[in-house]
Amino acid sequence: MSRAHNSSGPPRPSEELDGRRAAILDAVVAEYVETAQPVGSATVARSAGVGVSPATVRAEMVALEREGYLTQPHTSAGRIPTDLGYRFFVDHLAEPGVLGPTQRSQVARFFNHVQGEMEEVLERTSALLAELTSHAAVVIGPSHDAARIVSAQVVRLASKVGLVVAVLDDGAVEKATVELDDDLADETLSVASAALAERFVGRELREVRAEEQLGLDPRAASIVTRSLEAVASIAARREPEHVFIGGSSRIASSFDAVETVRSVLATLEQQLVVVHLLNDVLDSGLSVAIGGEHGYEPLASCAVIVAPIAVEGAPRGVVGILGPTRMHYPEAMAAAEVVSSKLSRRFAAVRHGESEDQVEPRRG
Amino acid sequence: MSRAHNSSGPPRPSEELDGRRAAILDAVVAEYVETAQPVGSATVARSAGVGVSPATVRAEMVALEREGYLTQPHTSAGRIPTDLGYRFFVDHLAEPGVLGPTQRSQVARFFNHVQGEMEEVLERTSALLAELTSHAAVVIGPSHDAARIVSAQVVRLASKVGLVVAVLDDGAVEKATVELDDDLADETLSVASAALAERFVGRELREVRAEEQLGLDPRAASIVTRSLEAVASIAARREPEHVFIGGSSRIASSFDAVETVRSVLATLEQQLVVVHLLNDVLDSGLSVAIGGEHGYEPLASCAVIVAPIAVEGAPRGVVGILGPTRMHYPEAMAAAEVVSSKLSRRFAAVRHGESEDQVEPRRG
DNA sequence: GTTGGCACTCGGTAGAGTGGAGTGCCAAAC
DNA sequence: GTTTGGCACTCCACTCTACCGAGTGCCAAC
Repeated sequence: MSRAHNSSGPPRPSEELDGRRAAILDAVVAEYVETAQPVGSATVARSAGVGVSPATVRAEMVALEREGYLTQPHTSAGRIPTDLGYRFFVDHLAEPGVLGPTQRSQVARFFNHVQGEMEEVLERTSALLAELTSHAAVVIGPSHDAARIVSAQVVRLASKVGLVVAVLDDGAVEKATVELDDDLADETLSVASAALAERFVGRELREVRAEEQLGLDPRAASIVTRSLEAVASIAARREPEHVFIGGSSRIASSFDAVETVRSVLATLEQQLVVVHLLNDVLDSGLSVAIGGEHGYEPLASCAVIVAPIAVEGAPRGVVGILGPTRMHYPEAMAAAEVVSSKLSRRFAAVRHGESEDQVEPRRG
Repeated sequence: MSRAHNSSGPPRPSEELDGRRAAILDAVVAEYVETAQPVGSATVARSAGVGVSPATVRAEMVALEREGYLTQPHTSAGRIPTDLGYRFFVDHLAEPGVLGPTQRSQVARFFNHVQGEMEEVLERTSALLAELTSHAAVVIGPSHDAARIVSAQVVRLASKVGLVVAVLDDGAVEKATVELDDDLADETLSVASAALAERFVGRELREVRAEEQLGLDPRAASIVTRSLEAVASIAARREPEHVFIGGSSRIASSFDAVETVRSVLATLEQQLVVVHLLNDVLDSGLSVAIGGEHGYEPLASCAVIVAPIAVEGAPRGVVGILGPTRMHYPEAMAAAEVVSSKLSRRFAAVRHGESEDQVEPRRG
């Protein structure tokens, strides 16, 4: 905070930008995020960390603009950061960013009290994250195709309709309807159900394949085959990983242009796209994708923050925050980080067989 | 369309308004819905069904305004309908409103091809309805508490975590985690599972109560009791009926004020509120609630159209459309009607045991 | 009761003027 | 040679004014 003079060595790490320019860029970003107004040289000169006069700031700003970090809406206006400017800002954050005390206790309270099925936890977590950051939040749960089946059965719903139900060891239940023969006896169905259980249990969902059923009553075999087909097609369908989007109404407050709001919301409605987006960003090794970086046109004025949920190194989902490029990056990144690690820990605990109630021993 | 003169008897039914005033009101509504601009007397006079001069129209408009059907944004502007004006309009629709041929074939195609679990069908139906009407659409599936349980079991997910799974005869699966004792034997769990099945199957979900378990290994009994508790609490929780909201991004295009967009979207995020809203409107016996009629403040500038899904007279859910009061009521009502009846028929067919594939025999 | 005529109202738009924030540049200062 | 205060310049945002035109309310004529 208190730096003595200006002619001394650059106080923060930098590759492309010397310390003073970085400080100026930081000041512009910080101010613009706060006010949404183009930032002038006087304001920057006044801000902590920049110990030079407006005139000097102006000279540096010209350079920063030439290098693509800043842009001017028009001559004789202040500067606003470009996507590249935000990128430099997040890449050179001095401190990692922390949540305020209120938010921290909000998170703690949430994870101490939340209970119920995983889906419900994830759903409510997305609302929490949205609340914490005032942006839209996405939580994607673990995909099921590596989960093992712990129970399988086929039951009758109506005379010609059956339901295959497979319980996975991550607590999810997959189901699929199958057509039953007209006059199928209950006993045959039981036989089929037992055969199904025998073939399914212990396997991973994605291993399930339709295959010829030997040594079975042909009618039961037919049911089993059909059930295998049905479940295999469920597993093959890429879509319904658990995707929960919270706080999408906040998009409306984030952008001036109605058309932007509409197109961002429309994109959020396509869960498949959202899943791809987050995974793409994650795969690219980033935790933040700013503006055009993620390559999704309709979200060009958005920034996406992601944080993986992982148990023992294996990815088990992802949390994301979607807001305008003009956002409070450190806080948002901290929020994503905290929430994803809390979720990771909870998943790990469940996996190790602890009851959910005792996952988070109450503590400060 | 072609009505000869004006001095002859009023051509449409009316209680509060004579035929000419009704015609003028209709014209204002129709025009305003189309253009979103205040409608002047000249425009009304030009429109079919109103065979009088602008001056006469003006006189009538003064009356209509005095009676609360129209309002003027300011002197020397045209008129726009009030909520009461829209109300009269929908209450006195000459023809029930029909879908265009494109839309009709879109609906037919959809219901011929859609398949899969009920949840998925409902989800995609909400998208269809949104697409048809260009408004946000809600589809609420049947509540489960009258459904009968066709299968119940408890399985182990991890050493201390179990999962109670109950399959309902409407194809839904309810589940709840239960804590297991540390060193519970697999056989005991099987016993508990069997006991659970014995007590559950054939009952309705809402009948499930925790009760003392007699004649059982006490450890198994404890599991059964806990499972009953868990399921009972699932059943008691009012929330997660299946609520699917499609096309909420269209809200953004429907209103000018960002704040309205935000608050409407925020309301839509609260599924519980949406469920109550639709049910309230349904219970009030209306198919349309306009503006303040439904009493939900944040939706005061919205109109809600509902249509029940019913099988053999019993309510099995509801579809809804939510848009600005300035909407194409006849078309939207027709869309809700068509979709809800298609869903009703599909549910009925499933219930009667037909395979879903043959529910809608292909036809024009 | 209906109509054309007419004066009037008022919002929206276009144009001119102005204030001010902010810039770029330059010569003096450190 | 880097920094700085000074200064002329730019251009947006805002206000003020004038004006057009759509639309009204009223009234006398039909």
